[in-house]
Amino acid sequence: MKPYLLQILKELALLGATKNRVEISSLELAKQLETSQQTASRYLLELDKDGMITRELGIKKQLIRITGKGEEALQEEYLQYQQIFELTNKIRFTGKVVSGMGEGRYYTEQSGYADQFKERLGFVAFPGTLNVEIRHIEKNKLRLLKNYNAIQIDEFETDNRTFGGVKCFRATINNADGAIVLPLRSHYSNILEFISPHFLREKLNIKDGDNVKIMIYL
Amino acid sequence: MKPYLLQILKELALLGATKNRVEISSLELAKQLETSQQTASRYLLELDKDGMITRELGIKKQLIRITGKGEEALQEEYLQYQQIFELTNKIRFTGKVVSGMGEGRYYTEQSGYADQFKERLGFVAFPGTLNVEIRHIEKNKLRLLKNYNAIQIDEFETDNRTFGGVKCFRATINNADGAIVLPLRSHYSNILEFISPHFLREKLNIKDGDNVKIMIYL
DNA sequence: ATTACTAGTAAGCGAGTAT
DNA sequence: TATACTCGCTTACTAGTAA
Repeated sequence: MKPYLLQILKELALLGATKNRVEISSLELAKQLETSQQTASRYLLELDKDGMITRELGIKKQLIRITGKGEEALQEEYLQYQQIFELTNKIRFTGKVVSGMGEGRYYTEQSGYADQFKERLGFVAFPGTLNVEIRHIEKNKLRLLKNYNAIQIDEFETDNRTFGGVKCFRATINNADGAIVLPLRSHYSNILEFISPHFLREKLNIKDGDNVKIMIYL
Repeated sequence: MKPYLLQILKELALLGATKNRVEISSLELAKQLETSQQTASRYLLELDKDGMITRELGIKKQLIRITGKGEEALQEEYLQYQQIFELTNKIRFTGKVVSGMGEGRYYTEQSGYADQFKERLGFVAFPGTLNVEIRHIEKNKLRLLKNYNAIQIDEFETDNRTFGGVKCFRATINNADGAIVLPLRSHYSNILEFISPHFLREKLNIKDGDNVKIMIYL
């Protein structure tokens, strides 16, 4: 979302457009934003096109209301500010369950990892990872995570190859305990890998595509 | 402040730059922002020029820290999001001081009103009201206000005429205590009438046309 | 490696104006 | 009154590259 559009959306929200339809003309909005009527009009068109607001054009003015999508964008922004100013010890993600390519199982079964999980996380990880695709909008939170101190799992070697270090954070998924695993050397990903002492798909009765809630403890 | 610069400042804050110096190269920043190294470099130059960050350029990378001014800008933004999403007990208005037609004084000096002000608001109102013209756009917020429970001032009669009931909300104007008065029977107006135990024009050293900040407590 | 200048291109803005 | 189009001007972006 373009930064200037987010600002406009915020202004509309401050006028109450998340809760009610707000009656406002493009000229009034322009005055509020200290810009031209034409630009204000364009802002509204863009926000509408992006699905952030709905508009009802009357003969005079227009009734504007922020959509669910628009409110979500604002919520996300708000969360980031909370993260900045509040001393938070947890980060919340929502996402949906996806299938990996069986790699998770391969890795978690390496004793080099498994032993460290047991020692540093205090549980024996069920073979495999539960992969959760987070919404693109939440990638900022993921990045944030990478800067926090984590439970470190060291790299190790076998006869065949080297396995890289990973970072872990204690976490819950739909209130079930476990941890998320972040490869130290990884490109940007929108997948969270969750390990747990339990077979989560069964325990939580979840399948691919289901929405889940992940809480990460810092 | 330009919207895109605010976004960058927020990103730096998320990296911890409000609390510590953060070591980051323009290229790294560029990757996080999904933009070019040149643009990231320009962002940092602009933020520096605006006094939002301080930079220590080393031979490699640079140490960046958000200044007090920068943090203030973020705080202001955070406040606005709180206003949007929290069950707030206050509403903010900005507006400018205007002169009424002396009516305020006539009304506030009626003992029927003055006695009730003293009883229900806890102060003896200085004769007259300070009138603040709110920006037209904020009339939407004013409309919200009319739905909240207010301190009620009852109508009364004198030998000559009837004086209508009014609603009051405790409020501050530029941090000075008082209340705003909304006539029960009134057309929509973009004027807020402020009463206070003090002579506000003198106490706050304000005159017609000055911008003031009003906080209304619900 | 790094920052940041220059220059050409793309995006955003607002005056004029059609509707 | 409104909204929103066109179009010339300004601002922002990035490739190339110097330092």
